[in-house]
Amino acid sequence: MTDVVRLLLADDEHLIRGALAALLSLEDDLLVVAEAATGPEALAMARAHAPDVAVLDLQMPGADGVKVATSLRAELPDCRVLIVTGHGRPGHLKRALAAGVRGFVPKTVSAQRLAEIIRTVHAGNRYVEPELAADAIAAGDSPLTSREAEVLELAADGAPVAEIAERAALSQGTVRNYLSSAVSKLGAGNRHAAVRLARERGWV
Amino acid sequence: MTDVVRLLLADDEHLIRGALAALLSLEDDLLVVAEAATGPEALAMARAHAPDVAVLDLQMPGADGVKVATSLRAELPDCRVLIVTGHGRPGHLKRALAAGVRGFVPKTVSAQRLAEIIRTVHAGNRYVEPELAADAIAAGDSPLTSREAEVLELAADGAPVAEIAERAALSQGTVRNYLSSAVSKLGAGNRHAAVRLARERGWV
DNA sequence: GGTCCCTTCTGACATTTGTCATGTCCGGCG
DNA sequence: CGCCGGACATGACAAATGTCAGAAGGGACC
Repeated sequence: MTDVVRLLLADDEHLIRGALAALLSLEDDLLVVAEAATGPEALAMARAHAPDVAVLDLQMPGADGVKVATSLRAELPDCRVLIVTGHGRPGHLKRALAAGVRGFVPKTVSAQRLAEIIRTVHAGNRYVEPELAADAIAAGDSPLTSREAEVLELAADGAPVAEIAERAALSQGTVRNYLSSAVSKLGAGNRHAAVRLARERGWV
Repeated sequence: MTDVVRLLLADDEHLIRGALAALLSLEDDLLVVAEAATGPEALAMARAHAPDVAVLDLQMPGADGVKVATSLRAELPDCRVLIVTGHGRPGHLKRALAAGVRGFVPKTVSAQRLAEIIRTVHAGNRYVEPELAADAIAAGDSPLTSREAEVLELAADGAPVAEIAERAALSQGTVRNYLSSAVSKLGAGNRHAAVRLARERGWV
């Protein structure tokens, strides 16, 4: 069988991307065929090179790893996606899996392990770092309704209720009700603390 | 002359650290003598190995790069410090330079350039990524008094005024005055937006 | 010594919030 | 069909927040 795995690397940090490319290239069966620094660029590169596995950073300018994964799923169903992330928020893992991502690992793993995981994913299996999986299970599902989450997101930059209401095309009273219920569901003291909590858990 | 530069690498992301170590080791005149994943660990390693140059990530558990740099300055004055960071907030650069850091670069540079910069720093020169320097100059100095900054920081997690007052040992009225002046100085709509702005500019 | 500015406080006020009760409308489910 | 929960609204009240004026002490600088 043709054993060589063709890789796409996407990470906005050139230093990391280059270093990673160099390290992974040391493995005989791994070949980096494309690199990208942004979400859209990753997509374009994937179209052009049709890699076997796409290794995506979760946080990139333009479109985050999960969004890219969703697009890839549709356009290149044979391309397996592996997400690499600095800080692993539980909710992100869930969204990533829902987007058809096959692997999810923090940047704290060694290059050796990453290479192994790439092979695992390429073989059609899934791999999720156990610790992240445990966090995700512990954090559970988001208790917020989609509307509550939406309003909370609009509240994220400290905007007053009036502005949120306008941007969400809702009445101020409704916004306050959603905010209020979100705050109580999250056990926060006010909406700003609620935003923080939801962020930490990847629910926004 | 003994040309080899002895390096300490500190970054909490094993993947990056390992990759960086591998890449920098390819250079004949660079030698990685120690690695660390946390601030305190970096300090301990530096004491044990007395490297020529310490390459520190800005964000690490335990103590951030700037704090480590400050300690190093005192304990190992001959050790040059180079800070590497993902997101370069203007204020961080200023704090870093004040702490005696000799170099400040974003992770978007290539390994080649990093190697060159390490040599530059080792030679006793300073190096700051021009783009970051421009940002820092554009952002200017923090207009906040130390007290305002302190109170703003305590407000960062959405705590109510009463709690901030208690933690800062101030009266609630004073806290509200500081908050109010900070908000107006930053041109924000409320203190939460002010926290966001101050964060972006590295003023907290 | 006078003049700023920072720190700290108080009190009062308008505005913004968080909370609650209550109501309508709609879609899904047994 | 009847019930329930979610989306959406209103109105009212209490609490938190933002704003202002004023005042006192202290350090820095001319």
